[in-house]
Amino acid sequence: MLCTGPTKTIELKPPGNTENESLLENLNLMGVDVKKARQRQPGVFRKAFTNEQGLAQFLQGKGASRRVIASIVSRYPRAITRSIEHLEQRWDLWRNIFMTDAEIVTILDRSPESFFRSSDNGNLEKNIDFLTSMGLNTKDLHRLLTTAPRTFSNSLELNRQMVEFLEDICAELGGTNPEQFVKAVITRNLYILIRSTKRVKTNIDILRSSLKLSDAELLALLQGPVAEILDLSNEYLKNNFNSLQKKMVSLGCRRAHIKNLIISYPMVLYIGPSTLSLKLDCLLKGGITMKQIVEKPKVLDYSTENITGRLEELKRVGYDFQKNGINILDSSRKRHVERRNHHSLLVWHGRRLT
DNA sequence: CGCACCGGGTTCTGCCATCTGC
DNA sequence: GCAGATGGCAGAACCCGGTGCG
Repeated sequence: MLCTGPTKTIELKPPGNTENESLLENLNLMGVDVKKARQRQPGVFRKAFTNEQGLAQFLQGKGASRRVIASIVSRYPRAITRSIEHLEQRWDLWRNIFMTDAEIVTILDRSPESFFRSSDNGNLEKNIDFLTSMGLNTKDLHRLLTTAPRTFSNSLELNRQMVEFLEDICAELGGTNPEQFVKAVITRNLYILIRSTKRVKTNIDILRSSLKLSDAELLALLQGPVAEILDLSNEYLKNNFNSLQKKMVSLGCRRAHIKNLIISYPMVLYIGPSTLSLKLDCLLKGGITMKQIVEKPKVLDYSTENITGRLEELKRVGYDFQKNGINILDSSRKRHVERRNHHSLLVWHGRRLT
């Protein structure tokens, strides 16, 4: 069976208060940043028995480099208290979702805590079952574990609370398919399950009140792109909303336009006040109107640097935004260059003919 | 072909606070 | 009182291209 209880307990014996000499030696040999590790989890260093060599061998067998192993132990020392059986079991559970060991090693290098923080493999297995039962398929789970690995170390109870909270929201807003709603929100925002219900709830309230949305409107929006901003910190969302509103009012926009912008392009609230201000100014200076931006907010997706460069190039070839619109700014580099070249060609022919 | 619409990829971890069980 | 387990927080965008329509 894959699932037995927590890790086999490892003997706790602090002989005086001295640290385990061979442990220190092993860690140094492994290239671990002992100072950092000790600062992080001092308890680990007072244990009589640890499994650093077993862990190292195990990870090496999975293709992890010496450097990666050292980095993992430096950042999450408790990893060395896990037994081989525990590690194998947990690895196998992750392998239900990942195709290769290499993928897992990448995640461990990125976030060792996600893999090692919990010793409860049973809980991990239950989480996988739970998420599957919600209608998330293998591909969804793969994206989820890759993007927000901590989700799988949450207690089943915590994940269940968030799911129930979202189902309740759906029902409150008059939705008829809570399961589908939750699935939509989670696949739209993979970080939801590692946020507190308090944070998500507050953000929903902020959006509802600041945009004066009806239940039906809110219900529809939450399943769309708005889901992407639900995990922002509450203060950040509020600040960004306020500064966006202030900026747009100062540019002569009406409230309705601000609402439209946010509804059609919620990610605008993800952009910090200074970046956003810079970006808008840059567009306006380039001869684009606020009205055009509100109608085609996706231009804001691109970096100020990128936009600046495009504006310069387009100015050089005499592109007229009032006549031709701003679609040309809202496209991938490849498409943009194609279209710009095409446009120059047309202009050139036009001149020759007149 | 030009365009609108849409969704996906990237990386979002590392620290502190609190509880729980021994 | 200790260490382990778990919850929660702050931080802060940009880019690409498939598909399908007219």
